[in-house]
Amino acid sequence: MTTEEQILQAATKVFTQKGFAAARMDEIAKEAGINRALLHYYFRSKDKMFDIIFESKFNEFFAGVYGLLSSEKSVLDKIEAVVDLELKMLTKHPDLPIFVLNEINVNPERMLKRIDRDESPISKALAKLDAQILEEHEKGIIKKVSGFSLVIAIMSLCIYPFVAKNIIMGLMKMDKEAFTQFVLSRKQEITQFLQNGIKL
Amino acid sequence: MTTEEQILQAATKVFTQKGFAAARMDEIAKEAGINRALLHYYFRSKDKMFDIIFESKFNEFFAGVYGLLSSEKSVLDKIEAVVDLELKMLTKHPDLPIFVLNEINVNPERMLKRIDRDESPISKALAKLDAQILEEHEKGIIKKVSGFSLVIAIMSLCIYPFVAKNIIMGLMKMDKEAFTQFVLSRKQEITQFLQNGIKL
DNA sequence: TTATAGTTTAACAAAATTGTTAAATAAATG
DNA sequence: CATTTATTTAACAATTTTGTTAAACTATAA
Repeated sequence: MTTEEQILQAATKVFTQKGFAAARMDEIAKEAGINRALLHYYFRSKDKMFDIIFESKFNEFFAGVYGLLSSEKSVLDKIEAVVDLELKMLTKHPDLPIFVLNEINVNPERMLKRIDRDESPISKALAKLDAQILEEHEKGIIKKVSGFSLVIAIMSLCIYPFVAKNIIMGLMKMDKEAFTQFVLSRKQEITQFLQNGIKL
Repeated sequence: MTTEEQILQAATKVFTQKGFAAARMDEIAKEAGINRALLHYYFRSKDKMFDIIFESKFNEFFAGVYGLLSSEKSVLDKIEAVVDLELKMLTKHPDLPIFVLNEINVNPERMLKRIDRDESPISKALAKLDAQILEEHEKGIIKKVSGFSLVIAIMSLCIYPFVAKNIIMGLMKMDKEAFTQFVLSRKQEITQFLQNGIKL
């Protein structure tokens, strides 16, 4: 692994754990096994480093949604596929959602620039989903629900436990292992729950 | 309103919007219409001010859960009552969940001290809920589900949209009004969704 | 080997931020 | 009115953090 990659990896760890404001260049350097001077040698400033990392994490966070809306599956199958994809992603990167969501919350203007500039492919994809839902509704398969509302429901059920991870672990006296197990044990439950919710 | 209250109100606004690390004493002072010296005159340090506010917001955040678990309603009615309560609370304090959850995420040890010391009344309440679910299940009313899993589902569906508020608003080009309307329009949907999910 | 790029060290500059202090002033209270 | 309490001002100390720099050193590649 190149030094640049080591630094980015360390910075990702520290930024996603602490957030931009609480992250320290010193800690990133230590985590990367180098010194502060070299951090600035590769990336001029904390801001620039953060921008790179946030951009990447933001995309990672949204990858699931794009996947959901663009595939060729039936609505019911899409639900299953997305829950599966999201939970896999989340167990790998449990700190991702709270990091992305909080940075956006603290500084929406700065963090959401990218949404305007690419004309929101998501809203187009959502329109498509709505059309598909209508289609399947007329075939008598599912209820007539809002695609957006459905997507929010899926995301809520998958993501929220990770956002509240530490509270849950604290309350239920779980360790990391137990938490992952808990989340995965709900996979089928969530999927069926969502599917039954829109089945006719 | 006393000066102390003014300061706390201003501090609450700034802390919940920016989080501890990004919050500035200066901004709090300006928001309260006073100067920094007076901030320290009332509350010795940023840390102490934050502790007071976090404690209060933490309790506010959990009030809903306690309400849910302790009432005398049937499980199905509890679902409706809690969704109602949560959504009311959240439209009033939309920044509350991401603030509390993020601070806990950034610093779990410090923020979760309070959980150990009061012997977690929630876990007792959850045990009670499980008993109630079993009871109603044997009467043929509802499925045999985990009370904890149910509570997580309720919280997920209510809270997540607020955690992702700015993304949603950005993507769907909503303003605050539209967002509130959107969230409230889902109230019945969520309630029925949850109820149907456990009905026999 | 020589030049180049990568890296460390250590000191330091610059900026931002928190916290303190003393003196002056305003407001409230007995 | 006199005294206490609240508040402002303004300066400043202390600390933390970011960013810079020069010099030395190491490794690598031409």
